[in-house]
Amino acid sequence: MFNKETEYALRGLVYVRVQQILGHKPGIIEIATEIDAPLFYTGKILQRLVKMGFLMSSKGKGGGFYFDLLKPDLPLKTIVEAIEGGKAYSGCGFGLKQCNDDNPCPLHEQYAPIRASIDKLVTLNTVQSLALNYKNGEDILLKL
Amino acid sequence: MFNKETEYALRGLVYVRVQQILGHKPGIIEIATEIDAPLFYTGKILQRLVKMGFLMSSKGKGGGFYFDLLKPDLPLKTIVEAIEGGKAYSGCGFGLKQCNDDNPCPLHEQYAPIRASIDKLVTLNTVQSLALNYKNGEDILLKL
DNA sequence: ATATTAAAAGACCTTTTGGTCTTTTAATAT
DNA sequence: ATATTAAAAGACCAAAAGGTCTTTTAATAT
Repeated sequence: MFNKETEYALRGLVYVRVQQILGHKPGIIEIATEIDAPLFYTGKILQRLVKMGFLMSSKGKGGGFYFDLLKPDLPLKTIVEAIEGGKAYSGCGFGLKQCNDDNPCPLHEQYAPIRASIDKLVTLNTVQSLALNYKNGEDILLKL
Repeated sequence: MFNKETEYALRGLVYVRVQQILGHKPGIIEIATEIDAPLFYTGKILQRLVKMGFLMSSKGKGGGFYFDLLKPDLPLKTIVEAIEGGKAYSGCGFGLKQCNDDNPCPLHEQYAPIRASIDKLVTLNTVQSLALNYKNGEDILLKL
């Protein structure tokens, strides 16, 4: 569904948010270990997320990653588009630019509703909502 | 949804099948032009499909690509799996190996039905069924 | 037989994705 | 002040995806 970078970003963000709920500010080493992602790569990805304004960080002792609680919830779609580009999972199944409702490719009629479901999924779910589910013990994040 | 190679393969296969219905055996140049794909790359992909037994070809004058009509219809899933590998669109949205119904990641409940729809889509649709839709004027293939 | 046609084979290249590692900067605690 | 801690910056590398091009092989038509 998503590429590796997006996967690590989503897992990392949700992990940070869960920890924030628990009153903890995790660092790169903890995050990468807990979400089972490559250490340096995860660091680079989190850095990018900070630079893009999705996440906050502080240096030095007691430092780590956290969210600005004043900001609105972060839909997955925002992150995915920031990482994979705006056209992610919005294209035609056959790769045709001209494909649309009036001019459907052979898969269009069946694929369009699926694409719409995906769009809904990433639009409605936010890092915060997923973190709450996780915190409530409903879901796993990793490291079972 | 699919990667480029798969897209070109699907478009090419459907195009060949449509032409076969029309009593024509197209060559690489025609196919690549009509499906709007890179010439040499398309050639290489068709070659692979022939080697994998999904498609037939003949060399020399009057040569080109065609299907063995005795073989059963070719589900898209077969092609996608041959090109992208068996685990295409079967994984967890979060990239977790341990994710399943009993042990769901935060996205699992919502993503699982979407994944199932995709599986149904590629299982039920075949190169032949799509070619028929196209031939009936219901769909576009490309080159509008 | 040979010239022509068209696919097969395979070398090669570029871009993107995924990943590693070292150095620098900034914060905090002593 | 300075030692320590931890993120930021950025150089570097490997694999995969995507794509180009030339040469070889096989079929057909003359």
